[in-house]
Formats: sequence, structure tokens, C-alpha cells
Amino acid sequence: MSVGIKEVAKMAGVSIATVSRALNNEKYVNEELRKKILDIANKLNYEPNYMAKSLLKRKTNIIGVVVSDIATSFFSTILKSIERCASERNYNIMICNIDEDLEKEKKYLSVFKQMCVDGILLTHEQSDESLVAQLKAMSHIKMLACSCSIKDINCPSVNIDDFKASYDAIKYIYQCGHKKIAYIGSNLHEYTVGKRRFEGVKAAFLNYGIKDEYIKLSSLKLADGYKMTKEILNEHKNNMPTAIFAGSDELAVGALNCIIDFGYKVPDDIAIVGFDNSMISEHVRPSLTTVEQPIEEIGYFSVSMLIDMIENKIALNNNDIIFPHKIMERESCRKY
Amino acid sequence: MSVGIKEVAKMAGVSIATVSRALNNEKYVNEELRKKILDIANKLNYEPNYMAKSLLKRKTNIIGVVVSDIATSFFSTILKSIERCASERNYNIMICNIDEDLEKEKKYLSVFKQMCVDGILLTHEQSDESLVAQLKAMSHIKMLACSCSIKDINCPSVNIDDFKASYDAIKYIYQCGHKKIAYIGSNLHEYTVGKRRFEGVKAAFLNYGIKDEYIKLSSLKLADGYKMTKEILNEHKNNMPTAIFAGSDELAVGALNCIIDFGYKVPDDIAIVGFDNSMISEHVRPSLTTVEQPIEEIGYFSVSMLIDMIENKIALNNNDIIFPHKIMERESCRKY
DNA sequence: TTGAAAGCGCTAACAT
DNA sequence: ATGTTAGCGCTTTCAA
Repeated sequence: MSVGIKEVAKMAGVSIATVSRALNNEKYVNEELRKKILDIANKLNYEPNYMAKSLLKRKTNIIGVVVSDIATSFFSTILKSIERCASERNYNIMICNIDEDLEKEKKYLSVFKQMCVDGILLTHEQSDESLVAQLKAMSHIKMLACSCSIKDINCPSVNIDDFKASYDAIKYIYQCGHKKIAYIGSNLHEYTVGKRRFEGVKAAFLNYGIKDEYIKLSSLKLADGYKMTKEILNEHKNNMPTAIFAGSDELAVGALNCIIDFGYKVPDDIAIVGFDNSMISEHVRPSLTTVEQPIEEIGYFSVSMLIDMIENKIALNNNDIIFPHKIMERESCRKY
Repeated sequence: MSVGIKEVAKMAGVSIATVSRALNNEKYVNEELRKKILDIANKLNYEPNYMAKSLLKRKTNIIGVVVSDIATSFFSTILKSIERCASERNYNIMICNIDEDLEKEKKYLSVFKQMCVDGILLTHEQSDESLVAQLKAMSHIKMLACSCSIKDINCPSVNIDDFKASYDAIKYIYQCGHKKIAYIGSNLHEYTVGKRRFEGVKAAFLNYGIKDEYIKLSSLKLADGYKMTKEILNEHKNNMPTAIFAGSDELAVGALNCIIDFGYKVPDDIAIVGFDNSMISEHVRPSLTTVEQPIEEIGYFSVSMLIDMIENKIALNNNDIIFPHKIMERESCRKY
């Protein structure tokens, strides 16, 4: 079928060892011979077999990536930068889209192990005991938590300070003149961004004397943003919030659509602030004021760091890398 | 490091062949012995090495997927269904995000070959001579073109009838009462959806006597939709189109934002019809009337068919599978 | 500078 | 029903 090192060797009249050496640019190969071998390899359209190489070298150049939901503005953006960095450094990514299905994640983690991936990048939003146990049993594989952190697992993580970011968002909204602020976010699984963002909101509420009368928790998905906002508007017809802070841009867009569908104006009747500064936040009208996190940098840097770990360029550690955040001011929230 | 079949064999006091048989559920293994072996394998946390298996069986269960731009509403959705189908059938996907970079695609195709992927799913928007040549040289690998078709390459494709779909869209807009219809779409690379959609528009224009005075071609990306619309609005201040048909939902959203930013109303001043019915079309306000193509079904079916080819469940062919389309009526276009 | 041969972890043909 | 052994395509000692 496809031509191997053997055919090249036969054609060149040398041993397979010499061909291997020539192809891998090792020294101790006669220069003319090397050229001849390369020529023949080219002519035969030879390409090395990664499987064989990997088996021997115990190095696959594959990185397994666990993603919550590819079809999301945030994750597809981060995934793109992950792929870019991997590609630049000659790694390939194998994707596991878990979509809330922890069993699927466990199955994939097992596949990653069997595939002998060089490293695993985790970006999921939740986990459970048995998943953590599985992760622990795989600790010989290099791992990195990107935009999340994993309990009890000894691996570095790359995040922003979600607590502080949420706190700052509420502070910003408060300073815009709002006192009646709603929060919609994701459920409180431990060690998730949703949890940390909610904690930041609570701290800010406390500090600025804001009552927590409009709080809804569900997922970070757009449809839930719509749903939660609808509930808030229905439950507080006579005492509506003047601003909504959403734990993700998707939620914020859901909220925006709901408010528009109710016939209210954003930001005049109700202001909205999102979280992520993902593409969708500039693609809606009014455009979303949001907490910017450097999504692409986080993805790119995470892979880069993971590969450094794989290639032993940096020591194993469990540092938490924190990227900066800031408020990105657009149209959906202004001075009140 | 990690435990292999050998350790299990030693611990069980049998040969590696027996272990292999027990693990692979082959017959001719004593039931008690099998249980004992499985037990030990479990206890040792044994997991088979895919690399070794693949090398021997010349079967990797990996599918290479070439995508134009992951961070796009259309592709991230189709990718999600691709991953779902692959996962269900125990295949893994390796992603190449080309992002207009044909050199990157060529590099990846070579990697796919070296990795001995079982099949390749192509979803790109353009190609050139040398890429086609490379694809031809790899014809022993099963391929399928999803939402595109590849010139001179002998592989099946899964699409909608883009020509007819565009034609129908113009017909619909015309029947809503519009005579001055703009079209914004992608450039005319041969064998791309952009080309076929434009042909459909031209045919409909001809049939309904619509002048082609507002036509702009660029890419299918949102930012270009904004740009092209801006050009049209600026160039025809005194004779504006009353409707815009966009070759993708992203373009349509770009157009929508531009029109809103200019201070016009959609659909009252200018109606918009998009293409794809991707998520974004229901997430903007006004929501987009658009040509629906069954994105998820197309992705799912494509992988399913590719795997059938890989597993020789269906004969090799170069059929063109056509999925149905329809007009999805929402808010951005109504009777005029 | 080159070749011969062992072996990565596993399956499968052959032998018992 | 179980064991022995060759070999998948390649790299890497060791020997020449």
C-alpha cells in the first residue's frame, strides 16, 4: 500500500538503518548518500509512519483537549487559539466535546491514555469524584487546566481572577448608578468559574449594600440566560432590576433578547453587563458591555505551557497563572 | 511506567497470547481464566496501547477533519455534530483549522497521512492545484467532502442544493414585494458553496427581472458582511436596496449591524435574508429570516457515511448526497 | 560511515 | 484451550 523505509532502502541499495539516519538528519551519514536517499524517498512519496515512531519513542505529539461545548462563542474561540499554538509547535489536537456528559469525558480520558497522548488540556465546567479519581490515576500524563481548576489534581492552571472580575463588574454597574442589580450565572459546582464569579458578586453586593433579590443560577448557555431573565421579569413586575450582570456573554445575549422581546429598552430600561468579551458581545445590538478576559491569549499560552511541560522545558508545578481582566465598555450599560 | 500485557500475563501466570485473547473477548478462553485475567488487568489498571494495536492492524480509528474556521457559528455547529457521531462510533477526531491558510492545510494533510488516519473529512471553502494534487496522491485514504465538493477528487460529498437554495431565497424576497435586492457573498473560487450560491442568485435575478446593481463579493465572515453593506449603503445613498440577501448568516448579521449603526430599521427600511440557519440567526434582534440547511444532520450524516466507507459497509463511490433546504421565516424580512 | 539485530506492545498464525 | 513466535515500521544499540 504505502511505501516504507524498507522500500527506500532497497531502492537505494543500503540498509534501513542508514535510511533512518539520513531521513532524521543524523550525523555520520555520507552527504552524497544522504542526498540520494532523500531523493529516492521523495520520488517514492515516502512519509514516515507516526504510529511506529510513537510506539518506539513513547511520544505521539498529540494533545487531548476536553471542551465543555464547542458550539459556544467562548470555547470555539479558545479552541481556535489552542489549535493555532499546537500547530505551530507541531502538535496535533484530539478533541473531546463533553457537553455536560461526564461519562463521555471519562470514556475519552481513557482513550487519551490508550492513545498515549503527550498531554491533556482540561477546560471543563464541572467534575465529580470518580472523574477526579480517574485523573489522579493518569497523573503520569502532563495536564493543564485552562479556564478552570481541578480539585486535588496536581497540575497548573491558567485563568483570570474570576472573583475579582465579578466584583469589579458589580462595582462598575454600581458606579453607573444602579442599586437594583440582578445576577444570572451558572450553578455552584466547586472549582468552576461559575462558583468563583458568584462569590465575587456576593462580596460586591455585601460591600455596596446591594440586596440579592434577583439571583438566578443555571448554566452559562444562552437559552438559560433567556429563561432566567424571563423568570426575573415575571417575578418582579412591580420592582424590576435596573441592571443585569450575566456570568457569560451567552447568558447576557439571552437576557438581552428576552428584554427586547418583552418590549423594554437596553440600556435605558435595563442595563446589561456580560462576561468574557467573546465575539458575540460585539455582534449584537446594542453591543455588550462586558468583562474582558484575554481568551485567545489564555488558550495560546495554556498550550504553550503544556508543551513546555511535555518537552521538559519547565519543571512540573501546580502554579496558578492569572491573566488580567478589564471592563470593556460598549452600549449595553451606561451612566444612569 | 504504564503496565502492559506482559505484566498482566506474568501476574496471571499465563502467556501474553492468552491475555490478549481474554481482553479481546475472543473464544477459546476458559471462562474462569478470562475472569481472573480481567480482574488482574483491572487491578493493575491496565489499558491497551493504541499505538501498538494500530501499527499492527493498520487501523487507527482517527478521522482527520479539515475546517475553514472553527470560531464560526456554522463550523462550530457542524463540528459538534461531527464529533458526536464519531464518538458514538468509537472514532476520534483530529482537527485542522485552516483559516484561509492553504499551506497549513497541506501540512496537516501530510500529518494525517503519517498518522495513518482512517479517513478525512473535508469542509473547506477553497483549494488550489497543488492541494488537489496532494489529495489525489492520498486517494488510498477514505475521504468525504462535507458542505463542499472537490474538483477531480473521487470522493462523495454531502451538501444541500446551494444553487436552488439561493434561487429560492431570491424568489422569496421577490415575492415579499422587493425589486431592489442586494447580494453579498463570498468570492468565486470554483467548487465552493459561494460560487454555487451566487449562480443561483444570478439565475433568479434573470428570471424575475431584477437588476444586479448591488452585488459585493468577499468572504463569508461577519466583518466582511459589515464592510460590504457599508459600501453598498454609501454607494447608493439615493437609490438604496430594499432587501439584502447574504450568502451566510454571519454576513447577514454583519449587514444587520451595519444597517442598525446607520440608523435604518430592519426589516422596515431594509429587509435581510441570511443563509444557514446557524445559531446566530436566532440570537440577534430582529431575528434573521434565513435559508435553513440541516447543519447538524449534514455533519452527523457525513461522518456516519465516511465511517461506513472505512468499515467497508458501503462501496466506494462519488455520489453527491443532497439534503433539503427551506426558508426559515423570522423577523428580518416580511411582506412589503 | 554503514549494517545487523533487538525491540517498542500488541495480534494472529501456527503449534501443541 | 493455551503457548510460541513472527512481525507491524521504525529507531537505536552494538559490531564491523
